[in-house]
Amino acid sequence: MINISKEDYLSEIYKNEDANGQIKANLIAEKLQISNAAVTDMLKKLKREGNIKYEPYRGIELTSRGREFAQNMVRRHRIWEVFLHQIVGLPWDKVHDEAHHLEHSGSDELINKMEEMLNFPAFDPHGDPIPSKSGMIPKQKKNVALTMLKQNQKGIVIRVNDFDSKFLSYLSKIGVELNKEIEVCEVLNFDKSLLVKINGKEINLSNKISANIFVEIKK
Amino acid sequence: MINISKEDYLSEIYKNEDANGQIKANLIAEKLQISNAAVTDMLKKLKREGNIKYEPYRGIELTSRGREFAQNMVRRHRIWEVFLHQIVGLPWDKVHDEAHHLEHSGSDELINKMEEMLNFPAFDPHGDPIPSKSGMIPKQKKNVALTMLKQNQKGIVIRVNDFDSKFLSYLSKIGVELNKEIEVCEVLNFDKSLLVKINGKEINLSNKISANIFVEIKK
DNA sequence: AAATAAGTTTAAGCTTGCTTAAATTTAATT
DNA sequence: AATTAAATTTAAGCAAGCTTAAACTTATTT
Repeated sequence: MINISKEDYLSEIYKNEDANGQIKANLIAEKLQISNAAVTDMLKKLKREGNIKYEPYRGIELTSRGREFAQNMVRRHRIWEVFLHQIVGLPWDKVHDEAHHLEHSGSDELINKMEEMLNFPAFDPHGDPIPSKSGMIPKQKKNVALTMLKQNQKGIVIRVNDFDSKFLSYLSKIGVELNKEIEVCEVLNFDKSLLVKINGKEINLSNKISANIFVEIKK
Repeated sequence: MINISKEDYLSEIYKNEDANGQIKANLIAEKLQISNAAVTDMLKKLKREGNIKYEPYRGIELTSRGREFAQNMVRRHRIWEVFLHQIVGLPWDKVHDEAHHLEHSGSDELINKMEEMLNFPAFDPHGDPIPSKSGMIPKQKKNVALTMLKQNQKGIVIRVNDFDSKFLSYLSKIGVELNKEIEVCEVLNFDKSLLVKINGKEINLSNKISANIFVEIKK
């Protein structure tokens, strides 16, 4: 039996593993807002149950079993997000937090039914890909953080990070949405902030804001 | 903070209190499938937090605070049921079990939004009334268990008990739904079963089945 | 009124998932 | 290579929510 805690651990590992499929215990603790000691404890249990490969002081890595499980959690979360956004009409900046709770409830059959109803969406409202029932992951357009753009370059918003609802509601407010065009008018080296044009209006974005917006560079 | 366990205790108390607003500890244990000792433990906590009135060996009773909380849980559950049935298209016999998990998730704002979307339904798919946001409870038509009917009496299905999905799927199979007419053709005193006519077909219903179907007597 | 039965509570203990503090290992620096 | 810093693990302990078994209260029966 896997419970809410383990579901959270596994999907957090999945979402934060690096290019080599590795992740630091520290990072898990930080993301889940718990102590490192609690993480060590749980890693042992996850190993015992065959969800991760793990040796003390060495790396952490999902097994295929653990990956499959985690991927399904991410799938559940993202389908809930699309559902809440499109069917229930919840705004962009509210869906993540609701889905975070809902992802632990509802049978897989319900999730499948919702997915069908939504016509098998490939991406969630923040641009993250939705794994299919069989484990396939939709390919995303090539994209970079907005901070990568030089002066006068334009980009199309492909994805935004969704872990902070305040951040998302700010984006809503200034008119940033998926597929919207953003033009970098000026890069302020002083604080790495950007002066950008969105919907014809000029606006200043802090470095931290820009670092969480991902765009396809427009030629 | 109230968690899943306490939410379950309080709504179970609410759903099973008698005419005087009292309930036996025993019954809670049975409904939640846990030991009596666990119930005693939790009753102390619920009392400490002002959700019930309770003296050892004496009665258990919801305070207005506890009642308000429990009623909201029931509201959440029933709105989820209508939503899953009408919007997602889940069959009658599946909605209860899904809603039982979902009732613990989703903000009250989400529930309110779903309620609005459903046009403020008064009853859930099994005929149970849905408390309004402000705590009003829709009045039900006068109804009695099907077992109360005499030979040749007819009734309209107003409500069915929803605690067993096997029971519900059986009802589906034989064509029992809300607002359907049932005629009692014969009462078999031998085993208290009924020979009834539904959709023009005659069928035998055990006493236990009939006791969980509630009808408005048709004159 | 005493005996029995039914219902409830107490006691002791278990597991899970967390905590803080101390100890240990690995990585980075001088 | 030794020292220091960073990351991780171990140890001890806590709270929640459960268990079984024994003890106790209350209600019912004879």
